Amino acid sequence: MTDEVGLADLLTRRLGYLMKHAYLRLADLLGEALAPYDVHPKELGVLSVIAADGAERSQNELAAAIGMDRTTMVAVIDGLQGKGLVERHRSVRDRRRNVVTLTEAGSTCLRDADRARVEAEAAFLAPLDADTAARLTAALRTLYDAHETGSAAARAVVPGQDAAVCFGDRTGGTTPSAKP
Amino acid sequence: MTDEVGLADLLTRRLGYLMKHAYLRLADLLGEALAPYDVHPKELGVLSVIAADGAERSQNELAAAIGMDRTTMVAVIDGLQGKGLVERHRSVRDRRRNVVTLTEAGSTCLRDADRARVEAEAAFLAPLDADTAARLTAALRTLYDAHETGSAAARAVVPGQDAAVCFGDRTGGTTPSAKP
DNA sequence: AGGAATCGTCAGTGGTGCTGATTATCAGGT
DNA sequence: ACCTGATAATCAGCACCACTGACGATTCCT
Repeated sequence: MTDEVGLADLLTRRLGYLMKHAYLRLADLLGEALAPYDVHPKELGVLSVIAADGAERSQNELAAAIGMDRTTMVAVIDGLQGKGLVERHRSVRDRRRNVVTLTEAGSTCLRDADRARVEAEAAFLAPLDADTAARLTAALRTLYDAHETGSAAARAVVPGQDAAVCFGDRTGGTTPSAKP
Repeated sequence: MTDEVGLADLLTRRLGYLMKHAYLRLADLLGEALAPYDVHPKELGVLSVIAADGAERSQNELAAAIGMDRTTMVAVIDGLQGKGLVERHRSVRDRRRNVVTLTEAGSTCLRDADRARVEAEAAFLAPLDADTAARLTAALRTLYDAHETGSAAARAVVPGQDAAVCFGDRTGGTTPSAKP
């Protein structure tokens, strides 16, 4: 029975294990923090992107910007629309496009929920002192930049714009790596 | 079009986004590195745990140790057994239990694949200097310890032993957080 | 001996994301 | 003007993963 210690050690020594678990914990915290506002972390991300730019964006561009699949974006916007947080309008310049805009309720929800998100992230990082937390995020961003720029081109749909991967909810990603 | 920059900024400022993406990248690297050995990261984790302790472990204990579901463990061991990497034996002391042991091929595979895993982790951390990388893993471990001990009790199945969550593969986790 | 508990197994479910086909719309060449 | 090709949104279907709940087989406790 002395192996338990070595076993736990073996686990926490694995970077993948640590990262997965840390991510899962954060995702759980985010989900709980956002639950009172009736939005999934994924939806909050979409709301943020919609609100972030003044120009009206099509669903496709939205999806590409977040790194979400277009077909998934349809469902997400369906949900947001059902909650009255966003509205779909047909673009007058290009009637193929659906321009998605925030409603007032959407703006309010985004503001409140995003504050909850920041608080949840702070709670997640609470065990770390400020300097360590800052270094952690900086290191993560370095890794993100270094690894993403290399492969972003493969999944970038909108040229001239870095694609990215889905927001921080705890959903699984399939991400086929090397399928012919 | 000046919004693109602000958009990417908005993304990389989100901790959840950074963590998810970093984790996904690492998981992809692991999957690719392990592909030549025909093992999933998840399977490598199971192999490691089996090999880690001298005592023979039942599937249930294996699952509890890794934080994997018992029913999932069945499928994983099925796969490993199909590849000839592990063997199931009925315990003579308790014939309910299946004792899982590594075959010679399993030992070889584990040794080689685990080396590949270490290399993949190193490649993932390559953009960081040694000190930063060490701080990152230390911070992750701190977060892991702080957050896990609080909620581990809820999912610990085997008493006296810290449960943990699945290994570093890029599969999704459902992890019901607060279901009555 | 008999009831409670444990182990392994399997079928079913929910949730996620992706592929492929469909419809509507725009842009370009002739 | 017309046909061709490309793009936007949508929908149905598939694949994957993990979990829930049930079931026989076996063991432990009283």
